[in-house]
Amino acid sequence: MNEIPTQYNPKEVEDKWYKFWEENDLFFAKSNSIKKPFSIVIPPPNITGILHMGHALNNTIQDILIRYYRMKGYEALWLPGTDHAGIATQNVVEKQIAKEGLRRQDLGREKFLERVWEWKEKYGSNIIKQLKRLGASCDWRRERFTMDQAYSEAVNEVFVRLYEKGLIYQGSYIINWCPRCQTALSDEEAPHKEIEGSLYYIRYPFKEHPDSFIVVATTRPETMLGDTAVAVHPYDHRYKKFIGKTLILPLINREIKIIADSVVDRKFGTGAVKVTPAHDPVDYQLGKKHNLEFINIMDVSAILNENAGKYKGLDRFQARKLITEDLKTENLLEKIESYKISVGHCYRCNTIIEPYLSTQWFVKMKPLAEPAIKVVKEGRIRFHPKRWTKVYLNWMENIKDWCISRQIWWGHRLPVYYCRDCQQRDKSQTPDSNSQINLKEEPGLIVSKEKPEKCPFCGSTDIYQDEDVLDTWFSSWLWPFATFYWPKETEELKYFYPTSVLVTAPEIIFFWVARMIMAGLEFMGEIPFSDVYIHGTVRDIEGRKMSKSLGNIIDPLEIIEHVGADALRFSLMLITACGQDIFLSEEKFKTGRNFANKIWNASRFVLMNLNPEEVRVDLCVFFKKEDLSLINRWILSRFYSILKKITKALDNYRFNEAANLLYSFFWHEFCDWYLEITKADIKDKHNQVVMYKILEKFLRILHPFMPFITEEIWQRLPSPDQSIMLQPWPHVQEEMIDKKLEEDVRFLFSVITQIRNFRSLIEIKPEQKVDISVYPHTKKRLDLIQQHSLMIKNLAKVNQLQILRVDKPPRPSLSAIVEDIDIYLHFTRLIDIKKEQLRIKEMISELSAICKKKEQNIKNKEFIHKAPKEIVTKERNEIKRLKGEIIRLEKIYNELC
RNA sequence: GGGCAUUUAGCUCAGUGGGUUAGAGCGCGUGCCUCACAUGCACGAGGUCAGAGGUUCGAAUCCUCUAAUGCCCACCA
Repeated sequence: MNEIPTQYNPKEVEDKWYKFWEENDLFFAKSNSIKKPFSIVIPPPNITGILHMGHALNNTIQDILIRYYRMKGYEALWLPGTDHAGIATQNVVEKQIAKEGLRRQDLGREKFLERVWEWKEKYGSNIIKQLKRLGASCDWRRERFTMDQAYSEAVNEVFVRLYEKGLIYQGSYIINWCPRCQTALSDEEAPHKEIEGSLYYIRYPFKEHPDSFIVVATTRPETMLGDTAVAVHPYDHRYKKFIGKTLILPLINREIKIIADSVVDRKFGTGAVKVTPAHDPVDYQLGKKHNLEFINIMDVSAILNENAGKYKGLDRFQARKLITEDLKTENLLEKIESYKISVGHCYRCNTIIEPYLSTQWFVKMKPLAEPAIKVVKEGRIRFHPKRWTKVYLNWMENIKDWCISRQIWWGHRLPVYYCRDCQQRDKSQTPDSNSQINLKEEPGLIVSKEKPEKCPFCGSTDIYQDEDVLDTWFSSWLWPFATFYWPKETEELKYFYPTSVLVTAPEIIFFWVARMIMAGLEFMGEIPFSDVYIHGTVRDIEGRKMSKSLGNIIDPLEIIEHVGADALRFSLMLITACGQDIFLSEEKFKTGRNFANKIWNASRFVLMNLNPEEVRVDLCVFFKKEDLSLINRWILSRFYSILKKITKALDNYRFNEAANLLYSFFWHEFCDWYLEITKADIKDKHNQVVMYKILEKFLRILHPFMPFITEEIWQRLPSPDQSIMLQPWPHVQEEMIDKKLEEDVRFLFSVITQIRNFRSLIEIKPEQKVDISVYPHTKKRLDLIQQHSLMIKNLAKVNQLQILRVDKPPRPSLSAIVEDIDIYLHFTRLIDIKKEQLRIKEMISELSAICKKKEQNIKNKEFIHKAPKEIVTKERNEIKRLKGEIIRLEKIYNELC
């Protein structure tokens, strides 16, 4: 065994075992098993993704659950896959072809999509490779992609079903428009962020009295070009008399009316609001209600169009500037106030969203939400931690319709077709209205899974498909069942659906979790999973999200490179308190690395001191048959106590608790106490068996957390039984748990600690013999010491102490000395107390003097020299430390008196 | 504006139905390369558990209020 290196080297180990597991097909889950199923579907990472800490955390948790349940005897399936990530992927490929000086329009749709597929083939599985390095035990045979043929069929099926049920409709509304990506976005894809803006107060003159005016306030002055009214509150006494009057829209000189509506807040701005129905969602509602004209002033890039008069061709922000100036020169700008506004940003490119009127497809959400609310309220789906339930319910109860069409190319094309002949006919019947926007549904519209041969309305064969694609999430929300080939009723669908638990991040509760619940209930008639574990967000040490632009990314692959996947996984689990955000720094991975090394060396020690023939026994039989020493019974009891706790912790998704238990048990109980004590009598058969059995069982319960190192050591055991992955999770042996014994031993340890304390209090020369005192308060405990005097003696020996005799607590006489014991309790210490007192006193006064001096120094530095905070704090800590030292010495002094 | 969370050692955080002396890791100090491990061992210093009030024999823990910080949601132009 000496050839085993003293330092654990994950690099030599991890790839080897991952290959071994894959080659032996150990991740595969059968769909015709007699075992109980346990299934998790992976939150499919984007094909453009690279593994970041969030993935590492998310997938470590899933892997722990899967490995744990696999060992517990379930048919555990972890179904992997990737998401086509519409906008993200398109953006990446657009950037790539931009290097060749091309835009996607230059290539055309078909050629461009070819390029995307090429890109996907080449880079799309990077993230999968990275997951493997993490140790993810996914069933790779079942890997899915959201644009697989079968998956796309499911998407079409769903679209058609919802359309036929009247839950999908087409309509013109104000949607979030990203002028850079040139597509519509759902509300969830356009998060609001606060930015520094201004509130512009603009004068709108009356038609009748051009010298007087109404002042309106706006944050987007350029939208005034599309104004078709000014609204005031019906009971606002300032404006009541003007309702119905006509104003002249400055710069454009169009006549607009003053209307009254109670949505207007009298207290905000001037109490009068300009109404731009085509460029603001609230104004849109007003426009509909009051029958106003909808004037669109921008094109798809947010460049002003011909409706903007002389501002045509300007970008929206240039226009804002110029309009402000023009208003100033005409003396129509009353004032500009700086003002914080909350505006939507594209979640992919961070461009400011333009509320834009266009025809899009929507899903009616209310009918889908109702059953999804019910199952959570009834507790059929549980969130962990619980608090997310409220967040979920709150969102669901206020749900809005979902805009699902996107004006990009990469994605599932809408299964919507149009008949050109029908459209021609329609056009000739209704001449173009004045309005720029066609608010009516398209004529000759056909929704069908396959392209129809001919138009069902007129029989024409001149049919073309809608250009738009579906929102990426419109495919993701089917993930828990479309991955099992729904709508086909496959064996795996029946066996693995509903899945067991979903592990995900809080930011996609709305995007994904909520929608999966709705889809599951609507299409399967059954919840998609019973438990949702929401873990925290990984942040940097200052609490910021990790992002490329901030440059604060800690790359998990780099960490794996340095300390290994096991260390990464374990460190993450140690600091992940249930659902709390994680504040990460590279330092934290040291803990995992050191722990791995500790396991490595402890195992080395055990294996070096083993007689392989002797340890091949059944632990339970051995336990019953043999008369085991206290310390052996103690470690067995401790192991099973800990096992009980860990099992409970894992069942309740308390990963940090489980990790903590594993860590402190192994390090501070098994290594620090058990092995140290056992060392003295390592040749003993009982010790060898127990030591080996504990290690062997510990490896199993550690395996879900640290799969590689546990497999490596497992394979070095005297008789490795295949892979550790195939070992059952140990049963709790209640008969070996003895709480009273645990308490007794804890007391014995405290005695030993006292011996050590004593030694550090007073310096003892190596050869010097001393009597020391321990204070067992009860007869029982004295007995305990006496019974285990040998063990204490051995431990004392490790601490270079020799113990002579022990006695009962102090009594007037020594008449009660118990014979037959070899520890003697005595109150004399072999030192000159007076001398010692003097020495300590001197030290105390010396330290006090230093303290005073330092305190004065700090004051000077702080107030006179204005030293930086860090230096002052450092000095303060130093003083604190010194004061602590003084207190310590004083204690010793008092003890000597 | 609504909701949620956080506040415990110098730092980062645990603390499981209220119950002996409030824990860990890192950092700090002292002594050790003791034949598993210096990625280690032993020992030590360091806490009015944010503040106030309440319930209780007993509160870091339960209740109320206050303060600070962070996150999410919301159409206030």
